[in-house]
Amino acid sequence: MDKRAANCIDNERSVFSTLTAEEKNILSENCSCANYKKGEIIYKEGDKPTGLICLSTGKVKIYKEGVGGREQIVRMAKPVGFIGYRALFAGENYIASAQAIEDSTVCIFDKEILFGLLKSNFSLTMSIIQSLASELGFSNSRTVTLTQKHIRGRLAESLLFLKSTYGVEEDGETLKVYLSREDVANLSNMTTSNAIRTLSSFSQEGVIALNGRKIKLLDTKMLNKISELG
Amino acid sequence: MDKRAANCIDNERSVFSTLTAEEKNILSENCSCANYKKGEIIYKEGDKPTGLICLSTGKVKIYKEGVGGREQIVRMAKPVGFIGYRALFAGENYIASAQAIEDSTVCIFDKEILFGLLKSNFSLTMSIIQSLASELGFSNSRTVTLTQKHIRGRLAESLLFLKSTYGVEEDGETLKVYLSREDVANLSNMTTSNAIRTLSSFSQEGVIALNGRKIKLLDTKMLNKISELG
DNA sequence: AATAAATTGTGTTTTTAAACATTAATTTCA
DNA sequence: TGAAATTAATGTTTAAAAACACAATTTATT
Repeated sequence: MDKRAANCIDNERSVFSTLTAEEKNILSENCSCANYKKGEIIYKEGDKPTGLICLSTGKVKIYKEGVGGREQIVRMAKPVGFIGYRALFAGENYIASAQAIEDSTVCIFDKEILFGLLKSNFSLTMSIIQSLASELGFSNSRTVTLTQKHIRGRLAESLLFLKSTYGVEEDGETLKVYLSREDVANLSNMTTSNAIRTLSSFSQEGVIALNGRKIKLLDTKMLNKISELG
Repeated sequence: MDKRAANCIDNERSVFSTLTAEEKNILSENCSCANYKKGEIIYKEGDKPTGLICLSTGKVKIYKEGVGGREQIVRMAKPVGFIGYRALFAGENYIASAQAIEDSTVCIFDKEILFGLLKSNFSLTMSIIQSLASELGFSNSRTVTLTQKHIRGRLAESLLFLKSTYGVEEDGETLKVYLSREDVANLSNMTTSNAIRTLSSFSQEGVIALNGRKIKLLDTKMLNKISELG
């Protein structure tokens, strides 16, 4: 079996990992895999979903284009996890775009095969429901913080979000994801200038340390405080 | 059968309407109904869901409290439709509160009975998935517009949203929902003063007409233009 | 009906963050 | 390697919306 597909199916983080060998076989025989270089687009707003995309390795940002082309990152995907599954299950075209922020591999599972599997596997279906429901909660919370918190609060929250999503290096401090200042800004609903400015304020205050795109979270308690204060 | 329950189950807008008579019976025998006066709270952020709440009659706003108690309306519910189902299916406590904005009646279906029904009814389960996925798309889009559009754009969008949700009176223009200026503001991510001010600008421009809490959308084309422009 | 309470309306001030402008530092790649 | 392109950094100006203050009106309550 393709290594990338095997990872999407068997990895402990995959909802497919508890399937029977037979079910896994059906999936692996009805999927196609692809590689994306850093910066490449996986799908664009308006495209029609062709199947269920699973991120096998790498990191992907999901973003929407808003007023005047300004982008807002609505989700950061990590392996193993689905991307673009919302549109597939809503029966809609994509309302956001997906771009690899580092070299990534994905597998696309056939839609009909998947739905057939769901029909006979209740717990798999419930785990889809659970994911959608959790993500909806996250999105609602995000709406409120992005609209109500001030710049410092929004940035602090984003940094903590990145930590909880991608984790940290062995030193326990360095974020395991390297974003451009522009991406940090697009995640936090601010201009690039303001992201740069506020990051360097945090750095001067000793809450974080900056080294190019490497960000160390030195004082997560303080970041939490800044985030909660708004 | 209780009139309120019957409506939740049989109404053509209900996902339960296509169930078998037997399934409908099981549901109706395992539900309890309640009435809420305008202004009463149905559940609060942090509460634990006890079952699936269905709005039988009336109108309900779902909102989150943000920085400094400032509230953001994340959804407006209409009959027949579920409220609080996100938390139930995510297996979480409520992350938002629900308040009747006019006299309302609801039915609460037993959680275990419901899950049992889902297990044996794939199309019902898929309609839940579809709802969650659609609402997630709506929420993501909302995040972008609330953060990126300017006040006029946000208000115009909210007015159009209210029209698409609750419709209009026989005159084809008057919104079929009466919100306080504060609620309009909390829906549109702005202060009450700004909601009042911007509504009266729209009124002066002839795009809408105001009569107390009654709002007539006189020029929806223009509202669309204002909304799209940001 | 009288009073209190809540909501609506409007002007003014202040704050925040966007927009703009420019320079410096990195990357990219021809 | 060196020029071009991209990204990062920082100061200044401008615009948007919040905060504040207060008056007017409407709604609820006794």
